[in-house]
Amino acid sequence: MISVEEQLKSMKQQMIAKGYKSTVQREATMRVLLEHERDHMSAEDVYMRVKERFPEIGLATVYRTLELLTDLHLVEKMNFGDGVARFDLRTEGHMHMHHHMICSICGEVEEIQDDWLTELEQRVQQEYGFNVSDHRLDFIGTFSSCKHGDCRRHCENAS
Amino acid sequence: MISVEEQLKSMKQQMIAKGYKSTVQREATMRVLLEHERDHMSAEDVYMRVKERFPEIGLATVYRTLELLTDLHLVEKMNFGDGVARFDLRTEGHMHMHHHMICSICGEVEEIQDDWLTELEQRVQQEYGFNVSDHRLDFIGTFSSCKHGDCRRHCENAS
DNA sequence: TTATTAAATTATAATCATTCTAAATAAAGA
DNA sequence: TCTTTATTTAGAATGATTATAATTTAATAA
Repeated sequence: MISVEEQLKSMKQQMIAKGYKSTVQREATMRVLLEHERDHMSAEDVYMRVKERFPEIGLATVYRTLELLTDLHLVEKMNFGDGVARFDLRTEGHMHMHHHMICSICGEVEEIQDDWLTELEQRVQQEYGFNVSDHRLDFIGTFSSCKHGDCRRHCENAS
Repeated sequence: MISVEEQLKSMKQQMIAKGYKSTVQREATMRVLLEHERDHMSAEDVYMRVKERFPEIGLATVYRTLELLTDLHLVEKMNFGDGVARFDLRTEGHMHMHHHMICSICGEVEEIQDDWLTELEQRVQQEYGFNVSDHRLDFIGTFSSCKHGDCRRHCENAS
């Protein structure tokens, strides 16, 4: 398990290697992403968290940083159907995007870190001549726990 | 192969069965969707097509109709990462959403109509206690044809 | 260390997709 | 046909995201 500090260092190095500058605002934003790795935050969410420690930062800077990190393939910009983009850290050592389970009852998004699609990607190559570089797989449904009343998330649907 | 008229009739019936009214605006919108089944149009795209035949229609009506059709599970609202929602007809007889191949070169979106995920959905159920009702699977990559210069779509990247 | 230069940030305005509002219209059933 | 209620229209409002211009800062070299 790699530490937040090490990951941060690695992200900064990648940023610098591509000719971008390392700034305190970018570092603060990356730190928030690393410390809320599984939260699928919107830009506004990230902004509010960063502001706690760096109150002078502007919303546009957070947007620009998230866009940059997306370009560098360090985070993935996702859209789960509510009106906002959500940002999801790409795990070190996983070349492909992880999968998601989205609960229709509580809205919670959970991750599946394994890559289940290797075979299907070969099939896409063979049957359609399509060369896969990445993928997105979301399952929509319900967690057993939610269906039985003990929702794993604090929300109006939890019993 | 079921005809556009038959599909339209079926869609109208489902609409009426759920207590919604059948209007000329809704029919015109559904007709456009049926006649551009594989185009992944945005609301604005649909609006412009509908306007050709029904110039008085308002943009908000098209939005509302698309939302209604989404609620009825007759179309799927998708987001491919550009700023707009795209609407994709659900094929009659397919309970689950089809898969997509998205080309990084030309941006074209092609469909895979088979359902490749039955086994994985069982696995999600067993390993995570998550009961899948629907899914979304996108492959990002390149068509061999695009990579070799004869892009299948008229765009600036086509040779 | 300081000077230089290009990139980044700030604050704010602008944009653009989408949704809401109030008045007018039309569909479905009695 | 009449009545009721949903739907549509046109335009305003909203809200997420992006662009702008002036200012500041990071990286590099003298």
